[in-house]
Amino acid sequence: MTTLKELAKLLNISVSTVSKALNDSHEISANTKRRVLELAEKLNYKPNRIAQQLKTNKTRTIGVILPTVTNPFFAEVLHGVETCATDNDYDIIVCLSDESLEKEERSLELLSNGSVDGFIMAVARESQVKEHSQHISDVIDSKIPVLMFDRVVNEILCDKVIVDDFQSVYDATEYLIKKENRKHILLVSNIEELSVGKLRIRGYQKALEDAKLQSDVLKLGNVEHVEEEIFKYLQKHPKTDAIVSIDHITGIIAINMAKKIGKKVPQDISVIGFGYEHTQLLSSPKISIIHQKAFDIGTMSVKLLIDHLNSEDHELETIVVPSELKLGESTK
Amino acid sequence: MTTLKELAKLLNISVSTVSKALNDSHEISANTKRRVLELAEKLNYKPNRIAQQLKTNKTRTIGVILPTVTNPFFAEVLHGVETCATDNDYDIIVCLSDESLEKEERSLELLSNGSVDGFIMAVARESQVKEHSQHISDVIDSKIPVLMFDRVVNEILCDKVIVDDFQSVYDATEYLIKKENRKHILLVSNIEELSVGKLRIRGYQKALEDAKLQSDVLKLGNVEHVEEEIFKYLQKHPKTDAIVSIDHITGIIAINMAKKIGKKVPQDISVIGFGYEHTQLLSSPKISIIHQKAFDIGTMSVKLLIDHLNSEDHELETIVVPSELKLGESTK
DNA sequence: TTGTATGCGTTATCAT
DNA sequence: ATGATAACGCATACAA
Repeated sequence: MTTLKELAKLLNISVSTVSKALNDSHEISANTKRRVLELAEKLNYKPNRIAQQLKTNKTRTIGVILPTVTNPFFAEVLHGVETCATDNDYDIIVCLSDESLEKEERSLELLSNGSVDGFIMAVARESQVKEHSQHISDVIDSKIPVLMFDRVVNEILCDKVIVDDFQSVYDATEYLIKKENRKHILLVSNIEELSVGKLRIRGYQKALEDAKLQSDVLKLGNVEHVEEEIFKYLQKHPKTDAIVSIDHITGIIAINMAKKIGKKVPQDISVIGFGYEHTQLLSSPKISIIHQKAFDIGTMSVKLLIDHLNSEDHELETIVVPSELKLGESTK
Repeated sequence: MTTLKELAKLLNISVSTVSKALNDSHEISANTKRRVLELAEKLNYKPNRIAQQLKTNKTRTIGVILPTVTNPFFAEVLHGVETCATDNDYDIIVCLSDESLEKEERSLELLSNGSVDGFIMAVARESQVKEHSQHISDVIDSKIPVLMFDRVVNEILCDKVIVDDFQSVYDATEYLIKKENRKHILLVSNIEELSVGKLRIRGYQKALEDAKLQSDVLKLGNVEHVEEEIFKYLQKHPKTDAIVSIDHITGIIAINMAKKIGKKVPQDISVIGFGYEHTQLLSSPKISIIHQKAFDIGTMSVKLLIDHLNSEDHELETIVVPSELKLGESTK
């Protein structure tokens, strides 16, 4: 890699002159600037990013800690984060906690040594279940800003970008009740232990309560037996006329199982799930989804964090990103 | 952030003594070491990563450039990359080209300023279609190692980790012919313009050729009309008794359409697609998949690149990661 | 055993 | 208009 020193030597001028010339300082003559720029171009000089970072004590890098990236929600959030970061000349260092508390702790610890200016994170499943968040407070105490999205820790004061989990499921359930006159609505879930899962279930329950209908939650543990459990439930409860899934998997499976058991979708059973871009493509009939604006969540998180980084005394903010009910063909 | 200088001042000793003490140098007395370590612990001292990088001229950071991360294949590769990088004390900076040549160029350019020790990348769709790869050669010429995986440029000499695209599809097709006695096998695809797509199609064609059967390739352009096009094809070609999909979407859709048209899967029509962890979960009956070891591709890429970084004159290598045919219920 | 000096590449301040 | 010097935080060769 070419350095200022090399350029200076070749041109027989000082390093500081070269530096100023490249930064188009008014102190430098047009002629010298031209000579410097020409050689820099020729040797493909690029200022060393690490040296700049050391000098300015700013990395223009954001640490992004995700529980997983195989879940399309987090993948799409990452997409938004990357896009907005790039637009603002920030790099992102990505760590995956794999839903593990320990790996989450390690990642935060490891990047809290000047590697990043701030963090964007969604809390690992294990951290939420064990209600452990000291490691996150530690980072914030050390004056590195943290922004949490989607899965947040209420007790920690920091910027947050969250989804309208309660309201979106309430609305979807109400839709099934009022517009479709459904009476036996099942909720299926495999994320009931997450903060977002709890909120979504409550939204469903409140909607049924308000309509004086009975609720029923099918908590699906191991992902292996989801098909079987839904199938058995539908056999046992033939009156079921609608299903709400609060994740991006079990809704599609519910459609498949309803068809398998001989029900017509949506005539006999309506299905609404959570989902993203490609979810609807994979079911027949197309599933109706509560579409989380995952990309937007990513971009807004970056914007908010950068605001925080740029302003001296920044007021903490919590942004709620509304979801959108996208009807497919699995509802009437 | 606490620095060596601060520790030195507080302890009334020199910076270098502190540095050596923290690095457990034999030159330093046990007593001094203890005092230094205690204070460092107390003030939560962490060596500044940026300064270390400048000093050693190594970043221990890998630039990872992916076409997209919403495709589960790349998401899972990223998972493998992150895991292996972390295990080896490397960070990863992630850039998404969004399948765009221009963004790919920009990302490489931007990180070629000392930000990373090397790159792991899969080429953007546009770069492959336009056969443009000068920007990649430039990086390699500037002595930054590049490793390409999955979608590679044959003309560029660098480390590569690829999939047995031709062979895996040949084998799957042969399976349908020999074990299941299928005679009218359709191939569906929406990635025919990619290097990997071409190889997979050739594998299919060769298998049919060897069996003296006729081949038929349904190239699906716009993702919107995939359902419709497969449906129409099946109506027009009722003899179709097997379908091979070379991506992770159209196979599931093919199953849905086969069922919709009244065919039984797998009795009337067998379906084999590409896929990963959750793909099989989303279809009923479970789709048979050619399982690319995406996670392994990620880990092997990191290992190979790190080897390259650590050895002075490293011999370029190409690793082929074999796929695995995982039968679901969509074949007999 | 401890301390001093130097340099990594850049930029800002202060001479000349 | 140009150059010398210092500094960011760390590590190491060399003195003491």
